[in-house]
Amino acid sequence: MLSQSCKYGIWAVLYMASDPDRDFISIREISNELKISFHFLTKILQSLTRAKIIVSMRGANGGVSLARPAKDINLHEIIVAIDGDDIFTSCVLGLPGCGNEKPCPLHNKWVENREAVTGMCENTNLKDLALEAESTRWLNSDIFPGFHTIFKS
Amino acid sequence: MLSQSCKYGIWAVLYMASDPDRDFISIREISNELKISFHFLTKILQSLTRAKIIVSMRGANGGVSLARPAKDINLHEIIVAIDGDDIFTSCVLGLPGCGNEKPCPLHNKWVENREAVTGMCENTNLKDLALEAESTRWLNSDIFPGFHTIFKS
DNA sequence: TTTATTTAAGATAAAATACTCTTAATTCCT
DNA sequence: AGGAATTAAGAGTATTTTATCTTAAATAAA
Repeated sequence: MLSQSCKYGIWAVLYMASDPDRDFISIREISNELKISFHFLTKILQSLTRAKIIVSMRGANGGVSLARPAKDINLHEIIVAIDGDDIFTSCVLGLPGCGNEKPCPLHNKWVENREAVTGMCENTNLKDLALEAESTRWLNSDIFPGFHTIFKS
Repeated sequence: MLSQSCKYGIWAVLYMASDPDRDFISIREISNELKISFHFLTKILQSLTRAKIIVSMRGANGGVSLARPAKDINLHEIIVAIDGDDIFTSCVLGLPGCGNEKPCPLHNKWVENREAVTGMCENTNLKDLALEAESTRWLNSDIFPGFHTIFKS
């Protein structure tokens, strides 16, 4: 469904959103905490920078930071920035020419599901995700040992 | 979403389902009509044979045929036979350990969509798809020029 | 202004996926 | 029995995705 790059990208912005008071966070810190290859993550975050979802600053004390309040960043734009909008637009069966005008045998049924997923992604903002992560203590776990330290409560 | 192999596999069984009166259809014919590499398709169909969704017969006049009436074959089992059930079971965000007991920040929302998709796949049988293809004249098109010839009406 | 820190960008490598080719095994037809 | 047709299986190639490594550019602090 989502590429590995996209998943990592979402992990990273979720990490950034988890403490709104911090400004620039180094990619090194994120890659360490989430156990993602530093250089690989750097490339992924460059896509998000170009899409103006995050901003970056080089040099000492540099890093990355959300370009807007987490509440104003939704899942849909993050996914599109990294993976493109194929999953939200293309034919499930990969049939050439399929669309509303010329629906493939599964098109109409699929569009319902696709629109539900699209809607969910558009209506889910980063702030919600971060709060959810906090309330379920998701990050307070043994999977990302250092992650919980960034929570305030 | 679905691998290319899986899409080709679905195309092929849809082709087979489109004329219930034929018995064995050669993979060569299917690959020609649907413009899929013969050897590649052969491998894909072997997965479906192992999964007992189709049966095959070697030798002259051999080929492949649905193992059951199209009405008794659903989309879900075809997908699982080729791609496995990951898309129906795994965490969208790829977070290790995510599940009902320990939901990731997106789990609950995602499960709704996932179950809708799963339900749709389980409730969609090959006969329905073939009828839909016929009624929308999907295959009566310029994309698969030879395909329409297999329809009776 | 020099040095350390940090992202940007490009080259390379490894792994997974998609596709091709060759040979073997099976079945039918003559 | 022999030959043609056809799927099975495995090896090989190509492309894409994932991951790593190296160098360049920018920024801040000493």
